[in-house]
Amino acid sequence: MDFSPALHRLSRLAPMDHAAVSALTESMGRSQHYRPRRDLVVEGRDIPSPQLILSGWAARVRILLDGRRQFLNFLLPGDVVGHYHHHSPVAPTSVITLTEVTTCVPPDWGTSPSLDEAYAVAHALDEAYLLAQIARLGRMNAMERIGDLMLELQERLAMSGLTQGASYDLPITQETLADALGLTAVHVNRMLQAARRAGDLLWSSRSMTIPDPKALSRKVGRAQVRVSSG
Amino acid sequence: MDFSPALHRLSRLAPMDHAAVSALTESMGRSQHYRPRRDLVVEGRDIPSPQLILSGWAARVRILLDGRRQFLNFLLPGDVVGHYHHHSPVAPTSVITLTEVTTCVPPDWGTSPSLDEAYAVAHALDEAYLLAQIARLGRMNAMERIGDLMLELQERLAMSGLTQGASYDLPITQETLADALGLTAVHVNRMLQAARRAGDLLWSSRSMTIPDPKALSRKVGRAQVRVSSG
DNA sequence: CGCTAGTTTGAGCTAAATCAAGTGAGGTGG
DNA sequence: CCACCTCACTTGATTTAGCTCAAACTAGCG
Repeated sequence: MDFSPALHRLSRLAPMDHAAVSALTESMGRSQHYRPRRDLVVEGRDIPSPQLILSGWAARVRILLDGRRQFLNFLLPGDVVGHYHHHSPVAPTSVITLTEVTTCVPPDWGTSPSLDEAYAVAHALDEAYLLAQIARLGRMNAMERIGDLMLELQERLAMSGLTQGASYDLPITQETLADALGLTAVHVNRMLQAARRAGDLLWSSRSMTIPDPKALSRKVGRAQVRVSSG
Repeated sequence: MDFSPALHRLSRLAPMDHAAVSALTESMGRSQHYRPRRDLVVEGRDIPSPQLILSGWAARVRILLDGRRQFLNFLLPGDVVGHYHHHSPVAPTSVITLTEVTTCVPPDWGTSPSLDEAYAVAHALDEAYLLAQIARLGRMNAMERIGDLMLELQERLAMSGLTQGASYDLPITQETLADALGLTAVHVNRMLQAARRAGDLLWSSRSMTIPDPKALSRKVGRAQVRVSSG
């Protein structure tokens, strides 16, 4: 199994020194595997320990009393779950796997300055993606939401080297996408067809292609998420 | 001017030791004042320094290219803006004042263990409110969004001692509320009238009253945000 | 070969948006 | 103290984006 995407991403967030790389590879030795649709973290329960996603997709989720489901954000390789640096011992939301997922327990804070830096930047990015999600759900229409999210995923996966040119692997169902975008699966389906007809998004057999990201960004009125560190 | 609400809230997040209280009162001596509709932080600009809200309301906001506006969260007395503990020197969103606002630069991290604790818990709560906002916008209808947000504000203001029984001061316009809830002002107006008719929410002359919070919580399918520390 | 999970299509329906025209209250200046 | 202006709120009529329900269709898989 190749765990380089996670390493790739952390190195991009902050250049990894030797201590960081060796601590990380050591951690990755003790990896955990999960099947799809398993709970990684359960809301309200004690958080076991932070987990670094090595491969596969997971998501934070909130379920309303009547069963309505909202995915709060996606967790991709290189993302850290449950890094509540210090306090607040209780998980504020559940995390479930969307695909087969491999994780490991990442090295503690303080292991290496560059790793700490990467953790901090990762956390700042996490928050930026939450803010983007709020703007998406609050003020964008269905078409814009889809385009905007696909662009965000493209950017994020690019950071872990998980894109192939203008394409990336999108291993989720339209139903899942709908629950992330605050829409119904039926409507997502129709909008995806429209996006394909417009030449904005090509999605088939798990592969998402964005022929012209700049044009799409412009079309959905998208602002960039900066990756600045330091 | 009475700045006790902020102090009240921080003390509730973590019991303040003597060092913390004196550092805070000292900071509050050098307070800044802002008029309504002023920028506290501008997106993309360098962050000057963190600010502790002492009085008044502010909000993080994102504006789309065509002018659509989404408030990401409200900032109330006792909230800290721009505490990007370590890195990421660029503001990810703008912050604007909604009312007259007084702020001060809070004591640095490390000034007192109990203050650090309070900052950490405040930050965790911040994130919890962002998640709540996502679920609200993604999966609740207009009536539920309004009820849920009004309950959240009640809870938050209670932490700073800014509630009077079942009521609190709500110094914003319906337009502002609409931009926080991803709705139009016209629709918010109609839903507020319906809520009043149903006896769920009474809002007049800036005073919001929730006659039966438990019933309303049940009605909107609301989950509690925990304030656990430690 | 037949399940099952996912996608697609069609036909209404409805919550919320849009557009447009009031009303009302506070604040200012003449 | 009144006239006027502005900003917020209210109301009505109409439109529409997205939902709901229900029934195919498709593809992988044991």
